[in-house]
Parts: sequence; structure tokens; C-alpha cells
Amino acid sequence: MKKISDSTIQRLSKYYRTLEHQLEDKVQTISSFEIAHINNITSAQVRKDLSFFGTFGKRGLGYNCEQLKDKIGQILGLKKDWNVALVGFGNIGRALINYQEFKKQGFKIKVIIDNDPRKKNQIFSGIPISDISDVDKILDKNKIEIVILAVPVKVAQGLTDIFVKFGIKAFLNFAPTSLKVPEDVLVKNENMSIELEGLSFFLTNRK
Amino acid sequence: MKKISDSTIQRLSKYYRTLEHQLEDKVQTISSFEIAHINNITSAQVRKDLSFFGTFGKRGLGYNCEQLKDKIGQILGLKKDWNVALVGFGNIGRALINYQEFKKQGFKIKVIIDNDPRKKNQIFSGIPISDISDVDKILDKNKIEIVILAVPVKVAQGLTDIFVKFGIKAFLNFAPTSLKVPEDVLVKNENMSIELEGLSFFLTNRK
DNA sequence: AATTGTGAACCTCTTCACAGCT
DNA sequence: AGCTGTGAAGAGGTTCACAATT
Repeated sequence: MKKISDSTIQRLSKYYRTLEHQLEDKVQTISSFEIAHINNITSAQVRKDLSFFGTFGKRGLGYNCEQLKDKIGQILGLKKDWNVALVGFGNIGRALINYQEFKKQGFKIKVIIDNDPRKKNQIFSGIPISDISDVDKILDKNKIEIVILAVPVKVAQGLTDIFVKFGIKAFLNFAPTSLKVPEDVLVKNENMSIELEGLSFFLTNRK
Repeated sequence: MKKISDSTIQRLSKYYRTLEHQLEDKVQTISSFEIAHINNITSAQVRKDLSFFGTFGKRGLGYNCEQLKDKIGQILGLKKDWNVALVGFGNIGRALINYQEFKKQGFKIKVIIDNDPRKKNQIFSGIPISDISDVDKILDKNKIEIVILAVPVKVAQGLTDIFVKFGIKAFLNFAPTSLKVPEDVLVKNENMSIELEGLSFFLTNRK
């Protein structure tokens, strides 16, 4: 497949959410102009993004919401559930467990991994907590495909190496550090301080 | 000032963190190659980013860590504390209150705003919870400059409009929706589902 | 009449490559 | 000799503008 840019994928996620909302409101058809307006971008951008994957609209009419949502869901791989391991059960980890948005999109947290001995073998919201020692068995048994890292910077790389060794190819990293992984592994970073510092820059430098 | 790209600002935040870590390890001097390696980018990118703001290095030698950290801190506006209001005290809000990274970089959550009557007038980790009714007084009294929105999609735009009306120019938005704001207001989005869906796309379409 | 799909133009960001300092 | 700073080249992403279609 031709290389698709990150921004295109992120926008497809937004279109998907837009279509969900439209369907909730019983809207059947939508134009690239409307999708664009809702997401604060241009209609050409919407059409170009979709054009990488096929032609989904009808000239003169727009897109069928149900169909387009379905197509984008297929493109993004949202037609199946994903088994997720949450590593680190501090502030952020705890918030993610109860984050409805993940569940709704089919990301299922199957297991929590944390080395605090007080937490070991407990169950939170129906999800068992293990320590790292039997990680290979845990990953295997739960068919884990995605790892969310919500651990301190100091241990993030070491843990990543372990999960990579056991075949994990996809990470969502909340630690404010750039992880080193092989070429066939993808890390997405979620770094809240960076966004806040972007605001700080903006407030400081606007005139 | 010449328009600086978002990615440059995000990288400056990363360089800043890199320098903090180097200083903790008593490193005094660093080259663009080292900064680049730690952050998985090229050295030309590091030098180019810095060049928008001045010349901070010594040819043949590299950068003085202390000085460069100081300069970047100044550029990003981290030389002062920022007064922040947290709006919404659900899972995510609760996690942010205890998120050390924010405090460390000078972002101080002064007040929590939540409309749940059970939470009203309580105090969490030393931070008072108010409802939205006296919002203008609260923003004023606490000199709030940044609003973190951790509320459901349905109420996000309405709340944003209120804060914009009372002069807030900078938002960190956790609701998965694109907010409409005037040109002189900046919204940064933190959308964890989008990153997960990026992983889903990668796993579905690789090879 | 309305709206898509898309090549071409445009713009922005990244990398190259090397002169210029230390 | 080593490393920065930067103009120029290259790569990549966005917008334009219009033919094609309903």
C-alpha cells in the first residue's frame, strides 16, 4: 500500500467519530463540506484523505453516512476488538481503566501489569493485576496485541524492550520519553506536558 | 515573530526535557547529534529548530546544557508559573490533579470546576471544587490563564464558549471533538482514542 | 445544481551539504 | 578536527480548480 500519512489517519478517526454522531442524529447523507466544517478543515482535505482508499461518495449527492462509517471503520481496523495490556497502575493507568471511549471503539484492556506487590493478584473493574514476572504467559493467554505504557520514564525503555522481545508491535506511550524500538514496531506518544507547553509558548509569544 | 511550526515547538519541549535529564546526570555540554539521537530525529532538525530563535551553540564544541535549557525555557514561556483551571472531575480530571509532570513544569491547577452538586465546595489535594455559576469571579480571583477541559463531548463546546467569553485564550481539550473558537484563542487537543486507532490502522495494514 | 475525485500548483517542513567558527 | 548555522534542494502535505457524475 502507498504510504499514508499520519495526519490522514488521524483525520480518518475524526471523520469516523463525526459519522457516528451524525448517525445518532439520524442523518443519512453528508457532504465533504459538512464533514470538513465539523472538523475545522477544508472539504478538499476530506476528499483527498478518502481518495487514498477508494471512492465512497456520489457526485452531486455526498456520502451515505452508514456506508462511509463502515468503510472508514474497515480501513482503521475497528471491525475487530483489540486486546490491550495496561502497564502501570498509577494516576493515568487508573483513569484509562474507566475511560469509556476506549471500550466503545473496541479496545479491551484485558490485564493490568504493575510491580507494586500490594496490588498483585487484585482485580480492578474486573481486570486482574499481574506483576511482570510471567509476562510472556500473560500476553499469550490474553492474546495481547497493544500495550499501553503508563509508567515512569526510568523504567519505560526497559519494559518496552521486554514487550518487544515477546512480540508486541504496537505501543501507546504516556511516559515523556522517546522509546527506541525496531523498525517493525510502532510507538504512539501521548505527552500531555508537550501540549501544555505549546499553550505556554502561544501565550508568551503572541502580541 | 516569523511563524514557527507546531512540530518545532513540540520538539523544543522534548529538547528541554532532554537537557533536564542531562543536567541531572551532571552532563555540561551536548551536541546536536546527541540531542537528536535521544529523540530519534536528525541533528540538522535540532539545529534548524534552534536557529529560528538565535544561535546558542559553539562551533566545534556543542551546546552548554544549562544555558540551552535556560534559553528554551524562556522561549517556551516556562520561566513563570501558569495558573490553570481544571474543568470536569471525572476519571481524567482526577488523574491530572495528581500528575506530577504538570506541577514540575510550572502548570499549577488552582481550581476545579465541576457541576456535580455532591462535589461542590469540597477540596481535593488542596484544590477547591466550584460549580460553573461564579466562573467569572473564580477565573479572576485565581488569575486563570489556561483551561483544561476534561468533560463529555456534549458539554465541551458550551463550556468553551463561556470561558472564551471571560477572556481565556488557551485550552487543553480532552473531549474527542473539534472546538470552535475565535482566531486569537488556541485549543490543543489530547485525544487518546485517535492514537490507539493509529495503532489499529498500523496493525491492520502493515506488511 | 450540487458535489465528488483528482492532477497540478502551491506551500511547508525536513534533510543535505558545506562554509565558517572554535 | 569537530560541530554549528544556514541557504538550497528535496520530500511531503494541503489547497486549488475543474472535469466528471448524479
